[in-house]
Amino acid sequence: MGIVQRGMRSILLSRRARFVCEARRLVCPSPYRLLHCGGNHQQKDKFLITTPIFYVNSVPHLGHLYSAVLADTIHRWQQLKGAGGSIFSTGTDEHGLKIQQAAVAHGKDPQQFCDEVSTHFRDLFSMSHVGHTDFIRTTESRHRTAVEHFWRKLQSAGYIYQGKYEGWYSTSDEAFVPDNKVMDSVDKTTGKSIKVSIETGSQVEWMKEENYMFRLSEFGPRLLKWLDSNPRAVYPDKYRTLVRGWLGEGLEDLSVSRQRDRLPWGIPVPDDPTQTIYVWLDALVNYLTVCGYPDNHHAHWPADCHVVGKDIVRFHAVYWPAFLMAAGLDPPRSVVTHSHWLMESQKMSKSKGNVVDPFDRIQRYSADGLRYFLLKHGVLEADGDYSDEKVVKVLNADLAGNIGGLLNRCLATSLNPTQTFPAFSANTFPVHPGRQSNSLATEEDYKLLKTLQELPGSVDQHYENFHIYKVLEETMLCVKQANGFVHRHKPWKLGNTPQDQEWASTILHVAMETLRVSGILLQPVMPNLMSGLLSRLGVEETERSWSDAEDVPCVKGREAPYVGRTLGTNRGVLFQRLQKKN
RNA sequence: GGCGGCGUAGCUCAGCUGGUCAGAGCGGGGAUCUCAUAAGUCCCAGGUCGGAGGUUCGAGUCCUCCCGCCGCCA
Repeated sequence: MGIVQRGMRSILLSRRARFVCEARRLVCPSPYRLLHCGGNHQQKDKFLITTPIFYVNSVPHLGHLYSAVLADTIHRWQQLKGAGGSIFSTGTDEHGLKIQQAAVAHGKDPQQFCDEVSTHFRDLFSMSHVGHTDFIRTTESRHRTAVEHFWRKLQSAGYIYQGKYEGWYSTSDEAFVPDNKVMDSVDKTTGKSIKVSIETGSQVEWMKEENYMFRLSEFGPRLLKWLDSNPRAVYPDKYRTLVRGWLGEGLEDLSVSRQRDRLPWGIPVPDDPTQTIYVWLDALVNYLTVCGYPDNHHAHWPADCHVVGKDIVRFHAVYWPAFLMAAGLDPPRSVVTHSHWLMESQKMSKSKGNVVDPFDRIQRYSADGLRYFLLKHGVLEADGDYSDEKVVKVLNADLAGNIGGLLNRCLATSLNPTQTFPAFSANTFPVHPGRQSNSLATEEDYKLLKTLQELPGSVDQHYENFHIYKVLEETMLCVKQANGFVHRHKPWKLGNTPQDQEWASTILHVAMETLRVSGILLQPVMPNLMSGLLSRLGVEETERSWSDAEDVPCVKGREAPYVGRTLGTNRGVLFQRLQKKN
């Protein structure tokens, strides 16, 4: 099942937009048009989404988790819609001087050190229900093979040349620093005058060496074309504008290697053991490695979506597409950039002691709870503001109260003595409002059904736009309307006449349909919680796809196949109300 | 200093292409209910739409200047 099959709902396809690729007459999603349709390779037909690979010099933090959760949510959404064979990759970037130094400081071999810290990332993602299909580490041999091949590709195409660099270099940042970003300072230990990077404060020293350069300066026009021909190339617009500004200022060639005697922990330049490949080039190629580069990547490449934090957008939206173009490959279809998380309006920092520990918060609020908060309060464009008070409030209102309350209401034996999925009566609630003697439904009730019917379409659009907070707001509002519907008709007050029983059953049916549809649509955000909810409703595993959410039988005058089915046996609250802490 | 983005209720946002000078969710206050997780339902308060000018019959929405925040470049 892939993108291009006729009749299939294609990946990332909005309802209204279809675009036919002229070269091959393929149906492609409108936001992600193929830039280069020619060639004799297999065409891409499988979805690829990635997070960055995370540096293992430190334990994972909330920002890492947010990247992973965002990517996971979009990946799950795609899977709900039928994207088979997709790749969602994440992993760890394990090369570089800082890694080597951190290992030495811990009295460990670098490889051993990386093994341990990488496990922390794995653990966090596992605990957070991040369903990556691949966890790559840059120390893997498949990655080295990919990087070496990629390097040779760039070299043989003439985009790498040997150059001499003379200027300031920061060892701790592993970066060359331009003159204008250097300032005078004093070494506090020795009192001697030194120079430091204005940006990071690290000491820099004058350095002259030979290394390899990449002809980045030649790619400005092509990068601009990529950016301007695809509104999603860099998304949202705030970052696209930022990148266009960089391109407008001109690009300088990029140093892509370091002398090996200074940076031994990395991949050697092929055929030149005196140089090590620059860690960012090394790291970025991971996105190809996970696809099977250099020989088996065609089904997944180009990437549909790289999810990245705003601090690394330059690497992903300037260097990476340029590298790819130089290697004769398509750039990514979309680089989705998100902002950071503050702690009560302040930047998180170890020195302030206000860093949020995601492991701790998962313990407190559950993984799905933390995911819900991050996705409800996070917006791509703006820094999120974390606060435990906010977490507790939103989880109590939405999960414990709204959706959890409706679920328990519907499943309680007092309203649902048979503990089965109740029937819908078209007598009491006709498909169309109008004169019908037995109809008990009001105009407000028809509005609810209409909202429920339209929910999958609008939510689909919101997912596509990464407006997860709108997904949540709109879905929770629909659930609230269902609570109001139940309250309005008070089935607990109805009598024992056949008509009353029919109507009571219908009321419960609609409420539970709202839960079923909402539960399906919210699986990407809260996989475990919604799985539990759907199981309690008696929804089979095979009935939880996007098309099942789109299909509300009672609206169409059909009986639902699950009517009469025994409900799940799990009892208790869906989401335990949280107490305010501290 | 130059360029770019932003500034709408306590919080998060909608209000895009000028037209009932303003909405939603959450939070807050009040009332009510007790089928259900002390859940639900109803009502209310909260806004100089950063400030000052301008264009227009009419501006949150367009223009100018200023203030503040963020980012990039120098």
